[in-house]
Amino acid sequence: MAELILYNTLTRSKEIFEPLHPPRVGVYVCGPTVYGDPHLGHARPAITFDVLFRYLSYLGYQVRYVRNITDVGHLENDADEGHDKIATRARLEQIEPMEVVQRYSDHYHQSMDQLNVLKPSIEPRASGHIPEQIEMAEKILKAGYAYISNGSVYFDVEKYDAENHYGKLSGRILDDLLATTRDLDGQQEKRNPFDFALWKKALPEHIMRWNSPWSPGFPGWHLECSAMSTKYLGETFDIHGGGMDLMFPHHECEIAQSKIANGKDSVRYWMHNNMITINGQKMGKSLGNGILLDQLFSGDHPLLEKAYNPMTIRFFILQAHYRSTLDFSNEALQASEKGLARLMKSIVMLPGLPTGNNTTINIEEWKTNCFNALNDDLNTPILIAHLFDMVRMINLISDGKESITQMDRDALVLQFRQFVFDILGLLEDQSSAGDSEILPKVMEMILSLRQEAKKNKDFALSDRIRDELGKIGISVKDKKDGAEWEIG
RNA sequence: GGUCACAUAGCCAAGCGGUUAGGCACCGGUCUGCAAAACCGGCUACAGCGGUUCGAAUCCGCUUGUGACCUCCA
Repeated sequence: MAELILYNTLTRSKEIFEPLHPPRVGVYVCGPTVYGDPHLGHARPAITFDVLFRYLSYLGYQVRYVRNITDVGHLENDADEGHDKIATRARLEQIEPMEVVQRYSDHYHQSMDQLNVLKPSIEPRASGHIPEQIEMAEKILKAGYAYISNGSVYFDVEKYDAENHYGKLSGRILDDLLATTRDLDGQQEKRNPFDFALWKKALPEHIMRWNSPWSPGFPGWHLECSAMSTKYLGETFDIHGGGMDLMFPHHECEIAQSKIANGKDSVRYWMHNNMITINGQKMGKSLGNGILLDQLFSGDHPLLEKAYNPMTIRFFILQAHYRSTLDFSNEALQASEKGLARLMKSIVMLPGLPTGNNTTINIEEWKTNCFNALNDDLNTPILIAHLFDMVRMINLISDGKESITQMDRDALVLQFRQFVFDILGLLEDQSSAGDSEILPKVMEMILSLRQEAKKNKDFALSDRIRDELGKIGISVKDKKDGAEWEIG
């Protein structure tokens, strides 16, 4: 099998993936800040890296997948009078900050379950790793790349940039950053506006606070990921993922901190998923055009024509490459919904396919095509295109226009299911799974009555049976001999 | 303003120098009492202008348009 190739943001090129310590692979992905309900944007990285996690595991790697929960309220802006999101929300709802954290973490988990996103191996919280973060800040201070100012600790970007390239991930030059930095309000504490906090002294009204050698306060914006990835994956690890919007400054800061604290580069492959857009514009909390996952699932949103099944959302996301923007629309979602239904139907049909003495379709080539797509930087849309090629073949076999041996069919069943369920992480449509044993028998009886009516040319009756069944959600499709039915 | 992306048929979306991407929609046909499903066929596009090449959606340049990042964001 061909090797797995991943696009590394750091080198801006596709590289063959080689783990540092095979068969083990370490993956760190930036998770959500839990101060609000999960929205469509959260689904993209979760699903993208879920597929990576699944595929690496499928390939036989022992993957340790770490996805954090940010539960320390980061300030809204760089100025001292910025607002802590979690504390703000807590004040609004008149509850403890940790209640906010708990509520939205639970909600996030629930939505991820619905999308069939596997749980990460470790899901560390920033608030649970304050000592590690303090320790890391101390290391950086000791190394001389940070300074204390009014109880806060800042990273000295200028000094770092003298020997390293601050901005190498996002392709930025420090001088340019200086030129484009905006208002310097409340930044008197810093030597340079682009310096970032490792530790922030808490203002009196700031509820979330911890003791530190410098002041009662809280860790800086970016430190948690460096501290937790180092703790669980080591000083150097394989893959770090996240949304493209985190590239700068978040990941840039991580690179700098880890380099100084650990004395070496921490991440080997940086992967970034692109954004979901709505009418061509980024879907973002601050833009107020976000759609919550719950709203998608219930259809309760002015922009939604109907409710969409979580698997439709998952399939929709997988039909675009993770590095491309994906434009949301009802039309696109409904196209995915129908396509997914066709794919699922064919999976149900596959095991019962009539078999013959020879196989007239090229299964090996198909399989190779599928793996090539996955190996080419997780090109799920291409994989799905190949899956649909096989759907056509399955239908042709069903129609007797192609044939397959029993051995090939049984192998195909396994392979097809692996692609769809194990790797892409789709779930069988729950609604079509019959939960009653009586229903099929009843249906058999009704349909035989209808068959009789048809035989007697009593089409008024046969149509009435079909129409009435249709009204209660059962569709009937006539075949050459008899008829089949399905719910939905 | 700086940096960087992207512009593909009605819609979504692959494509990484030379063969039909794929899904949805639409239009014919087969099948059927009718329908649905399924199958076969049709629609076959690459923002514009130049350049490189035997050959470009694919490489280079310019133009136009859109977006992202430069502040928290997935």
